[in-house]
Amino acid sequence: MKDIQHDSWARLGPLELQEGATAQSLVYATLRHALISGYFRPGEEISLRKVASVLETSVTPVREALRRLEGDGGLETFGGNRVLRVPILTDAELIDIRDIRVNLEGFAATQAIKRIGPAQMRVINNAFNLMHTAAKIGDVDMYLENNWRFHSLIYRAADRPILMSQIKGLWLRVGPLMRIAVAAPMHFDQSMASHCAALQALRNGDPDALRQAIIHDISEAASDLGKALRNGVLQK
Amino acid sequence: MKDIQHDSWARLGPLELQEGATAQSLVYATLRHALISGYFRPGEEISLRKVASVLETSVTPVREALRRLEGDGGLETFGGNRVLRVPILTDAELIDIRDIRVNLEGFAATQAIKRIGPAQMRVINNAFNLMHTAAKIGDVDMYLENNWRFHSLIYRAADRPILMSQIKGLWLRVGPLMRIAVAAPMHFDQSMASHCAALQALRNGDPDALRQAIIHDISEAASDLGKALRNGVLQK
DNA sequence: TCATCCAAAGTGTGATCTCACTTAAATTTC
DNA sequence: GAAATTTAAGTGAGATCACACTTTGGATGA
Repeated sequence: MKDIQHDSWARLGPLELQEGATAQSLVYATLRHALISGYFRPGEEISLRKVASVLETSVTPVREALRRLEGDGGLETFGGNRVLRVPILTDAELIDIRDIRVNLEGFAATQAIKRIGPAQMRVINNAFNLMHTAAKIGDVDMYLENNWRFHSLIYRAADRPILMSQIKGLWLRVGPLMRIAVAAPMHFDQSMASHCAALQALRNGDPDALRQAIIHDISEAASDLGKALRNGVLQK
Repeated sequence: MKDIQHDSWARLGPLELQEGATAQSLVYATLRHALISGYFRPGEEISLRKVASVLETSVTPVREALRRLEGDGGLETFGGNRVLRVPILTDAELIDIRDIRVNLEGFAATQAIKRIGPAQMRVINNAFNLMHTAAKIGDVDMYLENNWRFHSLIYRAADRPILMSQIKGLWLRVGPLMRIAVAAPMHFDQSMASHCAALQALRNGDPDALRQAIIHDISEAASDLGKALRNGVLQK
């Protein structure tokens, strides 16, 4: 039986062709954003023709985009039919990702803090404030969006494109799970405490404090997620 | 004018179809191995139809494999014609990759050392010995192959698939440059000194010493590479 | 001799079609 | 009514074709 309640495709529309961009790259960007933002749930199957139909393009660019996402770990093939689906991560993989994030995002944070000027500080502050109000009113979508903005704005300041792409790849993997982690009791408070500490460290220009705050945030989220998954949230 | 001296495709042959493996995945694996092993030189152009012709398959699976490699950073599109070529890394990118490697491979090493048993120790020792004799007789191919074996065998022991894939992705980027780094004066001696220290640390079960040895190896190689590139090795 | 133009070859891109295979539903059979 | 079988629909994989575009080589001109 199909899940009528939750239509993952509702927020996706026809592809807007742009000068100089291939259809494949647009499909990739669209689906990648959808995955990071948690539009799709772990285990959900993604079919070539379905995507091609929703995005109003042929199957060729879709296949290339899906293949690329598979390579990134954002999708996985499943069963003898090689159907693509959003990965269902094991405990070991969650720990794996958490530790890589601790290393890379911690490093990115220390590199970034030297280069953050008042202009960047303003947009980071803005993301923080939006995240704060989102937590207050309980708007999960708004919270997740600005959570990613807050983190990525910091890392972007490190001006290391390859490091940035690696970090993005990790968020692609955890994106579909973020919605679950956020639902944990007290998650908003814990997470915002970490973000607050990070902001303070940024103001003080203290690289190690920033790194610790980021690491704490990642670890807390992973912990909440692990608990939720062990409680069988995904089975429902 | 074509470069007659160096035929990158000589070591590549028709695809050997395997049960359960798609043509696309075989093309990907083949080209990825070729890149890591340094068959192609930085800046070399890779054409869809050329690959399809050499591997004796159609253009469809080749395109998907190349697209995946592009996503991995192993290839890049260049010019208005979107021609694919082996990336020419900038100084900043080299530093970026070096620092990510220091973080990830250092971490992988510390995680691995707890789990390395006598069986793994034997194959690692074997790789070390082969690398040693390769350095003695100056066989670059043999050296590079066993250098990768030595490192990857250690990291594999950490039993973290995602971390492993990230590290592989970094080696994919530096693969085409390894041949240049190895050509630096005294590189073999310096590198083998690091590997020797790593082996000793493995025997002693000393995680921090292992980590330091790995980091030293990576840093030395990056340094040699930087010098060589600044001397304009690639212009020739 | 040099610059300009033009045609031919080569490039990736995207759409379409066939195929082998799997999954799910409907039908038949007992 | 339940189980086994058959049928239909859906899946990804791969080949091929047409297209727009860039690059290149040669011919033509001054």
